[in-house]
Amino acid sequence: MKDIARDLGVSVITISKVLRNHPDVGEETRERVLARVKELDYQPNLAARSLVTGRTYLVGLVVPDLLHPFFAEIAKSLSDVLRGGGYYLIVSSSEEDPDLEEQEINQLLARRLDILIIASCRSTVDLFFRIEKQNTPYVLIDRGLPGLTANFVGVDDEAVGVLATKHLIDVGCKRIAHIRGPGTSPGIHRVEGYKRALTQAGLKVNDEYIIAEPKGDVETRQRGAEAMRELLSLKPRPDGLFCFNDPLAMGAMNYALDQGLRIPEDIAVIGCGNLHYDDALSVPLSSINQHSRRIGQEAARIALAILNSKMPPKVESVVLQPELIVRRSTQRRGAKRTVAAAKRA
Amino acid sequence: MKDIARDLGVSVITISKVLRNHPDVGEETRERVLARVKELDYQPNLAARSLVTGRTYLVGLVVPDLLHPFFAEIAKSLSDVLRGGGYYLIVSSSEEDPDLEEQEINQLLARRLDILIIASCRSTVDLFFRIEKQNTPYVLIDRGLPGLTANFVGVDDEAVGVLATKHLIDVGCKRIAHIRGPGTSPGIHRVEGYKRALTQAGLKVNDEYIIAEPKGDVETRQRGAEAMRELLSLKPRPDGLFCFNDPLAMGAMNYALDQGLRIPEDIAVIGCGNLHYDDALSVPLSSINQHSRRIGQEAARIALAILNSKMPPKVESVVLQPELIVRRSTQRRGAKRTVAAAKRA
DNA sequence: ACGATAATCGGTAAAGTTACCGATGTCAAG
DNA sequence: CTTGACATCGGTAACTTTACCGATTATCGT
Repeated sequence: MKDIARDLGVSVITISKVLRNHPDVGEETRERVLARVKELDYQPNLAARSLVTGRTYLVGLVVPDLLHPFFAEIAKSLSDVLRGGGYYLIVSSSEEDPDLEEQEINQLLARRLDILIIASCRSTVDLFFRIEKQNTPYVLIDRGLPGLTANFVGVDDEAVGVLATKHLIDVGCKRIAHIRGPGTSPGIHRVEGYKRALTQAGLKVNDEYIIAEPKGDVETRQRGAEAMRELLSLKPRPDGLFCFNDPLAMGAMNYALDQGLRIPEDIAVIGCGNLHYDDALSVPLSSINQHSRRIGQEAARIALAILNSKMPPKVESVVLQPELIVRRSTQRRGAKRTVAAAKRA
Repeated sequence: MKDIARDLGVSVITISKVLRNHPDVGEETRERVLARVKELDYQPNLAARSLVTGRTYLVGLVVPDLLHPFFAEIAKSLSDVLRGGGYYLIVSSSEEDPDLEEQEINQLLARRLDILIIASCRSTVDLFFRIEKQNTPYVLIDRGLPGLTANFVGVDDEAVGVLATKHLIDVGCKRIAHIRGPGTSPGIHRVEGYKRALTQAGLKVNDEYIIAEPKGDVETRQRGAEAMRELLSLKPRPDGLFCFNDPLAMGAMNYALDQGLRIPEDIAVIGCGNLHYDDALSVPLSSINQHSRRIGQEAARIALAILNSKMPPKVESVVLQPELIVRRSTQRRGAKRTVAAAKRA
């Protein structure tokens, strides 16, 4: 910058203003500066800028697992939108481990990122108070925490549970089981939705039919199979199964098929997540669309709004409505298919 | 830092040394400093450190698509290893578009990252010379470029082509087709391997049996189906198909199944990538393991070696050997299964 | 007791940028 | 001619940390 200033007979300050599109500079000088900048292929030093402005133009993303397509899709859409605002994304994986998540968040805080976006696997609220004390804004995605009023983007998980369970009831299932997720908000609320749907239909909630999966988004295939083994040993055997996510459902289905059961005739199965390979499975899997791309986009929108406003804007909560996607794994007795399903399957 | 120094009656410089584990400081003072640091929960300002050291402790990763499990797995393992060295990962997606890739790389260069790791979709070399001129080291993954001697980690793609094609020959296929990938090195070399295997077995290379897919890692399902449609219209119809990647193979298989063909009896199919859901497909898909995790780990290892040495070490090239994974989509006439396949399927 | 060596600490300057406010010049209205 | 408004530009200081080297003290062998 000093060199350019000397060459053009202006001050460094003016160069700085041009580089930041500051209005306080004449048209002619601006053009001269830009020309010289291009000539030298000059790029301002962001570290120095950060030092003086206190901003890094970096956004941190903490997810339980980048391999999970749900989070990969969020990361992708988030990154796309943020890039439009000049922000870049640092990703970090917590492996569904609360302690590791805390370490990661501490690291990201030490780096003084401008904002954090977190799909937390923690069940306590203290860490987030610490984040607030450091004046780092943050947005929760997918998973909320009770007792914490924070920016949030996610799907209505109770509606997920209701939608899936009600669908199983609609296709004629009488004994509906559930492989539940971990103790974070989606797991909890989907169980609640499941129970509510059963109760509303006059069916009894049978605790034996609810299998717990403490780590719902990790090592899911085997766990799904084990859960199905447990369920099939029950008497009477369930004739419908709602799984916390699609990989669990895949594991469960494979086990059932190996045992010679027919899906959906003997047991109908529905998952959640609507992964893009659901319709290529041996039995195409009915699922619930969680709108992962929308979640990323909305989170990015909120993040940019916070970053672009002087004062922290009011806390925002975006709750998306889930969508039922019917495929063969729940198609019994000529039950109707949704329009969306017809297109996909 | 100034505050801590005043409190303890030492200089800022000493604090700085303690914080960086510099040996040039007494045991007692070190402990006193660390105690006070912990008390105040003090975190050094990395922007200021960057300004003076010229390092950001950030690594840039540019991939064509984060949703692709192959790249997601690389991102994950890369990130894990780098974190051990105190580095964090900034990810960026090029959507298999060379121009977008150039923009992204420019942005990352402007941020003065310490090193870039790139799975490039470019076919020219000029951009990389520009990177070198900026003195930013980089490591290529998955895709090499002719005429460029750079650090590289990837799989032996010609061996991939040979392995897959030879396997199809072994199970009795006579007319073997190939849905090839884009014009980047994996696409090119896999075709070469495919041709070599055919020639070595005394089979003729039929150009009609080679379908080109310009964007091999994007929108792959439909393209796989379209390619299969083309292939099935040929006379004589191919009885074996080697696909550039697994999603293409899935699209192709689904189309064939819809047309009433049997896999592998009428046409055997093998893909590449060994995605973790390959064995849950309607016909479990034979594939080639590309060792994506290893690729990420090796790339991280090379990156750390470069970052930790004063002078740039010699250019390193790691070429992994692919591994055949046999599943039902190629199991005809009681062909033997590999040990690995037996475990997986 | 002396000098040599090692261990420990600090001073100065520098890294590249921007915030804040003051300075200058231009022009038109009164 | 003065005044004020507006547009344009620059000076000073600050942001926080580290590299480099010089200074001080402690330790030890002779």
